[in-house]
Amino acid sequence: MSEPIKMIDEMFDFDEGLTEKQKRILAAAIESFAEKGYAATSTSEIAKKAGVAEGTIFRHYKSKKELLLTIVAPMMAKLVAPFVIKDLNKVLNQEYENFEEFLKAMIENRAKFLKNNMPLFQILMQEIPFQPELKEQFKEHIGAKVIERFRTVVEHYQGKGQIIELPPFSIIRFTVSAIFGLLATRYLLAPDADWDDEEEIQRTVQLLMHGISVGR
Amino acid sequence: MSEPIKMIDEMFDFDEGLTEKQKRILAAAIESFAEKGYAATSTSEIAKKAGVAEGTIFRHYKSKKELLLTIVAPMMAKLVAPFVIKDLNKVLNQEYENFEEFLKAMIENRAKFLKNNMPLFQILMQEIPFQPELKEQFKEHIGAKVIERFRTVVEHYQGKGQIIELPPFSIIRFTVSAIFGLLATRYLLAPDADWDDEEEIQRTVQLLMHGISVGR
Amino acid sequence: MSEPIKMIDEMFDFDEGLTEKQKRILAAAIESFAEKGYAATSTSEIAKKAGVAEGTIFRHYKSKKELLLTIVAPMMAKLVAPFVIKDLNKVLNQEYENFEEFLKAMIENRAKFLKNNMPLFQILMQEIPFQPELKEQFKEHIGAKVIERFRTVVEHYQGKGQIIELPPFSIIRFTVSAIFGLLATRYLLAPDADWDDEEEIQRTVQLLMHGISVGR
Amino acid sequence: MSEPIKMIDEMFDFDEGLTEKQKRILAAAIESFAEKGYAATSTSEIAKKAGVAEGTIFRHYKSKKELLLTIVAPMMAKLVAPFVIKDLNKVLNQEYENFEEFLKAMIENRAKFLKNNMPLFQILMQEIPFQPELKEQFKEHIGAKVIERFRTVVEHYQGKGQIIELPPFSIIRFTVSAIFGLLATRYLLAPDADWDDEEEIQRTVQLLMHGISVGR
DNA sequence: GATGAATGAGATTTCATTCAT
DNA sequence: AATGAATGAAATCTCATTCAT
Repeated sequence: MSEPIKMIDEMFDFDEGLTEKQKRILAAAIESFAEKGYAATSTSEIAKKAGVAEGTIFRHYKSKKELLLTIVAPMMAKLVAPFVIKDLNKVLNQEYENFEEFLKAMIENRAKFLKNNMPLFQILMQEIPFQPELKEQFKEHIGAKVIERFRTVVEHYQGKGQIIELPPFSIIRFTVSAIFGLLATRYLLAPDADWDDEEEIQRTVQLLMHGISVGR
Repeated sequence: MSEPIKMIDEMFDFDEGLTEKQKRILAAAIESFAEKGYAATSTSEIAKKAGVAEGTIFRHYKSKKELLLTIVAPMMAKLVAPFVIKDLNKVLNQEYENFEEFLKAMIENRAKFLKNNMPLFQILMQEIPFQPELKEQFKEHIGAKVIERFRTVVEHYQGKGQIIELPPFSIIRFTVSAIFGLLATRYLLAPDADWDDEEEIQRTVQLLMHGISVGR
Repeated sequence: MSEPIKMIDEMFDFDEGLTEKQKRILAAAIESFAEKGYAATSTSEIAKKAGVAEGTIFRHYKSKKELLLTIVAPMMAKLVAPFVIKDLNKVLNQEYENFEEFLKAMIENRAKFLKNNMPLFQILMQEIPFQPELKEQFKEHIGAKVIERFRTVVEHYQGKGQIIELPPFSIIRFTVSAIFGLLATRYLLAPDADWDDEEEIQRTVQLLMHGISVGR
Repeated sequence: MSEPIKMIDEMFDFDEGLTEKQKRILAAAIESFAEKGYAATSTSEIAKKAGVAEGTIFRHYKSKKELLLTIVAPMMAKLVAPFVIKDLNKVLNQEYENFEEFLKAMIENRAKFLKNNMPLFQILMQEIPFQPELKEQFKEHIGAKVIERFRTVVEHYQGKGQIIELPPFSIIRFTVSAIFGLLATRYLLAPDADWDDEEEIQRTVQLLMHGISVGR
């Protein structure tokens, strides 16, 4: 249990006002939601796992739904944080010589992040389709901001003649799919398999850059 | 409502013994499960939507869970059908001259299939993580069979010198990610966007084959 | 318990579709609401008293509030029924020679009605201030219709020179107060006292007509 | 909020030891109890409205019930105060020449009182049927004392030949009904209507004295 | 086969009250 | 005195499932 609580601190660090019990509630909720899904997790179960009275949950969160949103909303923000202006400037300011390096850095960064926050990410993925609030936030954050920023990057490297001249949106979709597919396989589908993470990331970048056909 | 029922017929055609009411129950369940999730859908809701009495559902399906499995199990089979021996032989028997053509054909085929069965696919995706029976079936079908077959294909074209010499599993993951990403974006994330399906598939295949870097 | 159930039949006679259990629920709810008030009565208490499972209540009434309204709404209608056009015409068609006779008949009629429906009347009185829906209905029925009709009667007898020429509304208020005071005292405040009902109604009519001062 | 607090001071003046917070609690409780009823008002609601912590309420009042009684008990005493010996003697000592003047004075006095204490009066009316302690106090004060005193007055004026020779209890009931009906209509049913209070009281007294029939 | 009333276990939520600070 | 986190009992409500008709 001490592990999730540490993660809680990272994730909710801005909320310094968290009681010890509140943290235990969050940790328990995250664990259960990830394991059985939001709808199939009962608040009494969470209370028991957290070692608090059921009423205590509702003293801090008006409803079970609010508990879910409290858990999942900051995750969404952090997930796309590297795409906010500040971080992004590193790219545009030539911090990365070419798109390949940029890709590799980004994948490594997000892989580390997901590794530390798998349960939260699972909950997010599972619940987005069913919670209109989340869908809304997702569209706003990902759809509007991230894609926009990503496009800037792609166009930047297209301008430098490093990336093929296809519609940026197609390139983004293709790139994100490869990354997402890598991470999902690594952490969700086959977390127990033998992985050489470095190597697999390297291969993915290579495939992204040059495709699967035998080059010439 | 008549649309889903037609789909029901396609999907459950082998079960010719389906009553009109049974079809209505299946259609209603599919619609609700896809929209709100299995756990958040009540049987009484399904009954109302199907226009039958609550008890009638349980006359045909021993439990709510059985109803879910009835719905989702054939979907899984059909989803991977093209990878069973018979169809696959077409590939190996040179039906497709090169991997690129094979890819294109496969994507088009599966895209059509998903288009006709989106709600079922959604339910499958949502519930696999939570239903051990499904997880089991999925591993067996996809993990065991499909990957195995796909590997055969990859190795086949590697042997012909058309595909790069990386571990087949990495190539499969990369390829499947691109396809899955395309279809998910097309049918789940942005079903209402303006799409030139032909074109987008063409681009995806091109990217898969040659990557995003400016080739030479 | 058989007594309230008979009353239920009278009150809800139009709803022929009432299950035996539904009737028992209504009877139990009426008894408890009257005795302890709506807010202080729990649904589990009602279920126990009615001898049904708690869920059964909610199968028939979506919420506790709906149960209350189901009980109380028809009461309101019946309470003011004698003032609907048809009955009222008897008055205007000289069925009653003078206002005194009209008054006496009306009081006797409503007294009998209340006697048979005391608990319902109590609930109505108690809950009107707190339930906006009831307040609304009350205003519509009493405020709009009854007062209007009553005014017609008063003006009718004013025209015949039998009633003093004061504003009808003041006369109505005064008359209704006297009647309401009589009935409330008789059935709510001192139901166990020794009453000669005939006589007391007679006295009330006399006081209404001639006041308390020594006439001349 | 300052208004109710002023009223608190009037009502609870004898309890000089009231903290600012205590006053705020009382004011909040009165407001909520009157509006939603005792049972439907939560202590946390009162605390919020009063701007104090939940625990603070229980520091001053052992329980929610005690808070109610604290509020309502003095109201009952004040409501019937004019009927205690001292005030009553004014009547018997010919302070009022005739019953009519007495009536008018009394109505005016009680009307003013109610006007200043409507919420308290409402609470009293609503809760008497459900709180045995209140019922008891009410019977003792009203039933025993007030009626007794009122009977003395009535018999006094009957002796002087000013009031008709009917059973005093009937006369009291009739008179009180008229007064209560006037005040309830004025302050509860239609507080927003256009009222000429003077005039309406005058009319009520007239009707009480001479009835509604055309006198001779 | 079909119905829908009934169930009872359990889910979410409320709330008066206590208590450590 | 005051706070407000915590409690746990109880309240309202939901729902998969059964069963008599």
